[in-house]
Amino acid sequence: MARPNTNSSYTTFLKVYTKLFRAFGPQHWWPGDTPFEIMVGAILTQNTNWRNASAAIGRIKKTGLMDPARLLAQHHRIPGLIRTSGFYRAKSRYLRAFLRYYVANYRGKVTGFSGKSTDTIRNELLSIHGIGPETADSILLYALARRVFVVDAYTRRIFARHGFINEKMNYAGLQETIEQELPKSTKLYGEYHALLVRAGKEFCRKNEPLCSNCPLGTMLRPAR
DNA sequence: CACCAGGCAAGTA
DNA sequence: TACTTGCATGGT
Repeated sequence: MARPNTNSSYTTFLKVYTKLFRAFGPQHWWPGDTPFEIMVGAILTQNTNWRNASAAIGRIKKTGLMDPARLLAQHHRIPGLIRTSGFYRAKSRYLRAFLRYYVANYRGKVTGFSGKSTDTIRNELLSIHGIGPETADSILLYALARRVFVVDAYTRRIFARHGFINEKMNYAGLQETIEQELPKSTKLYGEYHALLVRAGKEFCRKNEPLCSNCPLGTMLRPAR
């Protein structure tokens, strides 16, 4: 099912990347001091403005609980700490489920993952209640430095609006399409996703379908 | 006031 | 399989 990856097949997606990088420069993603903080952020930012998730992260750090074992031991404090990130009851359960997994299986250390394949870890993450494809891939890419392309709402919106992909394609299909057409580089994947979020926030909002000032400029095509 | 934000799970037909 | 709904706060 994976078709051959010729040079010409990925030029469009690579051109988009180049335009975005020239427009915005490096984004230094994921914002976070440690892999664990990135993991927490990946859960807290689900369908939530990063500002709100970031405030919750700051509260956890300020309380001295940005540590897997400590946070698990003090899990009853999580709802109060993350309330402003929204969906806080659900996210508290999600975070606790992840903490149990991470502490029990890996002692809360990223080094525990070495030797495990990306697919294995991904399947483990997806088996945790509250961790879906985007959250799993964000953790894999930005906390564990695994080469997976993170697909999110901005990715789908931007590419669909420019006519590069079908808006209704599911996560796996979109991810496969993108990965097939890009050089296999972890660094590139990380920067690209960050740039898509940046571009989406500024130029590809839901109620601004024309993207008049989009850095992709003339690449804009009528939706099909 | 309405709408949106770096999703996911569960329910319905 | 393909929609729809609940989850919740804070900014614009």
